[in-house]
Amino acid sequence: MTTLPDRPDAELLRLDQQICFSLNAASRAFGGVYRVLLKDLGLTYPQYLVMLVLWEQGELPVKRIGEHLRLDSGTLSPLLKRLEAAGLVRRERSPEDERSVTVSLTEDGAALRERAGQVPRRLLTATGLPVDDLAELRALLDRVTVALDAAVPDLTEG
Amino acid sequence: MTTLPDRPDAELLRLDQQICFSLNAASRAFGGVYRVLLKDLGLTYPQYLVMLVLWEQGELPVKRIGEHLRLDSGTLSPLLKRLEAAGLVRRERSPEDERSVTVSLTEDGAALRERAGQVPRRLLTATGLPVDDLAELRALLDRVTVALDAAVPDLTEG
DNA sequence: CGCAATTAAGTTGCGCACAACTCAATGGCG
DNA sequence: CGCCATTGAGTTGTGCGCAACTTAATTGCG
Repeated sequence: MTTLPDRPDAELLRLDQQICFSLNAASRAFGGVYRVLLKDLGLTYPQYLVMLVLWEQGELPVKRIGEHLRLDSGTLSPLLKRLEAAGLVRRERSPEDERSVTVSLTEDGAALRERAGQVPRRLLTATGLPVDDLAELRALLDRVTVALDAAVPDLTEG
Repeated sequence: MTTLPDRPDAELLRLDQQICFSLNAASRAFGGVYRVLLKDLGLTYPQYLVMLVLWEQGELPVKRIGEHLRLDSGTLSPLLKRLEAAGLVRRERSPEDERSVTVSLTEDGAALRERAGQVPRRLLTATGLPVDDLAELRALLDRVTVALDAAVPDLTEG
């Protein structure tokens, strides 16, 4: 067990602040850099994430996209509509299951992949961290995410 | 210099995905836990951050709150209005500088601090990480944030 | 002094995240 | 078979984040 050491509440409060402050700040700093990098692609950061999934997977029902990105239809439906309006994706009811909507890339959407090719390298450079540190950061974030997700049900009931 | 090693674009693209995916996921996972923990305080997570600043600093102009949290008036003005409507803060034009609005805690706002006392410990427990790892996570996040902020101007022009 | 530049707060508009809901299609069980 | 619970997508409403803008007060410089 990784129980919390005995520390005064004041210290915990300070640490808590630093963590939530830091995560918030980092998240928004990433957003700011992505906003600049994606500007001439005409994509927002969440739209870019959806495009990444589609570039890798080819075509997917909305449900699957949501599972990859932890987003529900309330977020994805309007976002996909905007991507469709921009001519980057198609949305079609699945013939096998009329409840499902399959999202696929248009020619323009697939072509955008080339223009987005520089984004990852520029982003990694902008972080200023060596690749090893980034890998460690990712590992810590993933561990926290798993633990937090597992904790929510307990907190909701208990 | 921490230059990027020579790696194929495909690998960079994958790493990039993992980092942005991970940060996004972690950020929203934190948000989910905070939402549960703050529910009976009647606060959202950003509102909680503002209250933390006020509990620590006593009273501040909107500008200073924004500097602590990296938020502008476009975000803070409506948020502070909601806190005022909830009876937690007061907003008053500063007599010395009529442009500035001083935000201070009401009695209810100050009293809420006690009820929020359990939040940090419960959150730290929910992360499932020992305090040392959290400190390291925070350090990595802060380094990334500084680097990303510094990179934005270059990206915007160059 | 007087006027232009700057500063603080607020407003507007857009997109995202999420809860709560509707609606239609599907699946399962008596 | 028929009915009801479940599932997938979409809609509505609220709040946050940010860019671009407005307004009013202040500063500073000729």
